[in-house]
Amino acid sequence: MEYTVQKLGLLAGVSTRTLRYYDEIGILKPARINSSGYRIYGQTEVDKLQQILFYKELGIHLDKIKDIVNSPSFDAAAALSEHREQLLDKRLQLDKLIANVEKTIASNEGRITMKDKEKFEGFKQKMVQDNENKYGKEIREKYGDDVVNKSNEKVLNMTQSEHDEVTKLSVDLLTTLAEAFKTGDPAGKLAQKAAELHKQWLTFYWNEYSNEAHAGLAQMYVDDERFTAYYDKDQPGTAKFLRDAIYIYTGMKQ
Amino acid sequence: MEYTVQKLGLLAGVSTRTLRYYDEIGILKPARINSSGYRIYGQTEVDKLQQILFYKELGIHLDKIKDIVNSPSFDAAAALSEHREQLLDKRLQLDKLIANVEKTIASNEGRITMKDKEKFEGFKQKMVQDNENKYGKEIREKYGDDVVNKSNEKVLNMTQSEHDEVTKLSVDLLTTLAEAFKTGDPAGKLAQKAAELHKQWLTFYWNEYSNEAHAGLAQMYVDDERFTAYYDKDQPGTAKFLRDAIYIYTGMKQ
DNA sequence: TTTAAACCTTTACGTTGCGTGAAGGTCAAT
DNA sequence: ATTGACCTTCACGCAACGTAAAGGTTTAAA
Repeated sequence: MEYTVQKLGLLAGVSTRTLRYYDEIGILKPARINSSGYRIYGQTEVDKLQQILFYKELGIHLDKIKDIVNSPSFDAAAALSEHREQLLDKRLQLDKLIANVEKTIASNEGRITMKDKEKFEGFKQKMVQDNENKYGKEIREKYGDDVVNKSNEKVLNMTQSEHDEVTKLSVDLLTTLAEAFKTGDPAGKLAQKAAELHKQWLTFYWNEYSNEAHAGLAQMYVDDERFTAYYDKDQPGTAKFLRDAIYIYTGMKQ
Repeated sequence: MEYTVQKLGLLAGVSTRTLRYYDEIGILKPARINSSGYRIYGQTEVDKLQQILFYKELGIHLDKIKDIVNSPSFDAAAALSEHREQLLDKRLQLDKLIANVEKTIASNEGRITMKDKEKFEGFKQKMVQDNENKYGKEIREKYGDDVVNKSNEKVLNMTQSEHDEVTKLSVDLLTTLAEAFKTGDPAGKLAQKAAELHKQWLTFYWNEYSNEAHAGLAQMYVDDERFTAYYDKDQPGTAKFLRDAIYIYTGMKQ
């Protein structure tokens, strides 16, 4: 089946302007241009547009989507199952928001009381997600287009010994961090050693390292409950402590 | 509890820039300005910000949110239970998308086949929602700020006799439409009578009527599966037929 | 056959919701 | 008294299109 801009637009629920824009920025080129200069799309483009819309739904920026779907190593099947995971995540977040609104209603009716902080639960998660998206873009801008793809490759191509090493590193990090936390001084020797170990651990996953990126990740550890829970498991406040240590280590504040 | 920009920003997960912008456009003014010119927010503002974020989550534009939350007749409790409804709707839509991605995976693995149209299920619903938002904005721009609120009031304040009348109207509409559909001519007398009845029915819900708005709604009947299912129940194609009749009746095409 | 409606094209300016400096004042702690 | 983390007001930048404007193409009806 072949489609003109409007046909494809109607099919997919996007405007003709959007399709022209996607052509313009090189994210979705038509299969061919007919003799009158009309854009003609085919089966490949239909499937690609679907992928694009999935990524968009997940809040990914178009330039990032472009890199992903146009990458020669793009694996549509893998992308789809990741979409599934992410959409399920998104639903969990939505459930939090629904819980929030229901709690707020109960609170307004005087049935329960609610702290200010609780009133924004479910919103924050979204912010972390946005940061992750933005983050990927920044790396891309600073270090070129292939870094993010390479990052994934790096994990996949890790040998057994590398895997062992990284595991040992993360154990070292956790014990050092636990000891450092007891000193209470994020600028102290132990804390700075922990930050250093964290950097080493990080370089297993990133090809390029930068202070900003490191500091950014540290902040994420505090913002994202999953990470906070992981680091705070034994001693609450550890995630924050690690962040402060990294701030000092990298010389960054924000 | 009192908050400065950064405190409130951290609490709610928004940037300080956002809070200043919300002040600038008049959507969320601080409770007071202290002697140094700092913005100070109180309890009222915390709750209002929560409301704003709920509306934002639902994809409502800021100028519309402004109208809503600043309206003297704004009912926070009612708004919250509407948020709940909408969030539940949103979750249903997400479920559709998840079903879509799972079907696509199955299709790629050759376990099922999938029509192009099916590949975009779950996305389209969102488009309708966006149209509704845009739509409300257009009405607001054209007829002033109170029309949308009044529209809700109108439904709530309907007397029993009015309710009976509107019920009768919708029955008339359906029978006339069914007959008109058999003629196959949306410009014909019967079809135009149906369009007229539809207009009368509409004026029970809208205080202000316009050809554009009417035509817009007609298009929605075709785009939104819930409406299509309703009108096509006995004779498939009726929703489209009604749209065409309304296009002719109103003299609109798009 | 012509003519109107419904397509398509490119070009180009407008919009929303902020991000991101710059330049400078305020406050708390050392 | 100085440093660093706050705060302020401009003011420009940006993404992802929306929305004409001006004009060529296709289709179907008169």
